[in-house]
Amino acid sequence: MKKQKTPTPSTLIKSPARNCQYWLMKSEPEVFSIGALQRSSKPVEWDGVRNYQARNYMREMQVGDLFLFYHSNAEPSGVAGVGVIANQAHPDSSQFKKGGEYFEPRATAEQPVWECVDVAFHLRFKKPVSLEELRSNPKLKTLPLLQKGTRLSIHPVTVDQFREVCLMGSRL
DNA sequence: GCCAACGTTGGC
DNA sequence: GCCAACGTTGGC
Repeated sequence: MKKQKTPTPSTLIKSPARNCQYWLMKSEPEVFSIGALQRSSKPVEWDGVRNYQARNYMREMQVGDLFLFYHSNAEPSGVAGVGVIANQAHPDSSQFKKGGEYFEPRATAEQPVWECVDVAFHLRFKKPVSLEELRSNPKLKTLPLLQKGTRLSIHPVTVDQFREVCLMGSRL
């Protein structure tokens, strides 16, 4: 069997695979982490997002888009790796689970309220790029994550910002 | 655990 | 439509 070549941040930087968009998505690692994504044998629903702006960004995502996987409320908080969008936005199944944490009483099968994409593992940084490191990099001054008061759990990043974070993550 | 900042809810 | 009260996020 031919050995699958593992992507690394540097191969990513050198060959931006296709004309794709770049994103940042936050998750608390205790809820869902890059490690959990890495261990999953199939794409995972990025469920539980209950913010309209974040939902709208997920609607814009295309299969193959890459995202920085950010661990929030972590030690330390930071970008832990890269994931890839595996399926376009579809109704978030957690909104229909009565009694569940993410139940949405307004939602019906015909008119769901919340949507989400499915994601897959792409690569894990050798060492997570901490929030402190991100802040100290002048090239990332305009990264939405770092702006005062920004709590948005999903937002676009530019290709330059994406590459810069990958570069930081590929250094030991 | 604290609290700043933001989003949502609901009375009016 | 205004806005106070409340809930949530997420760094520290």
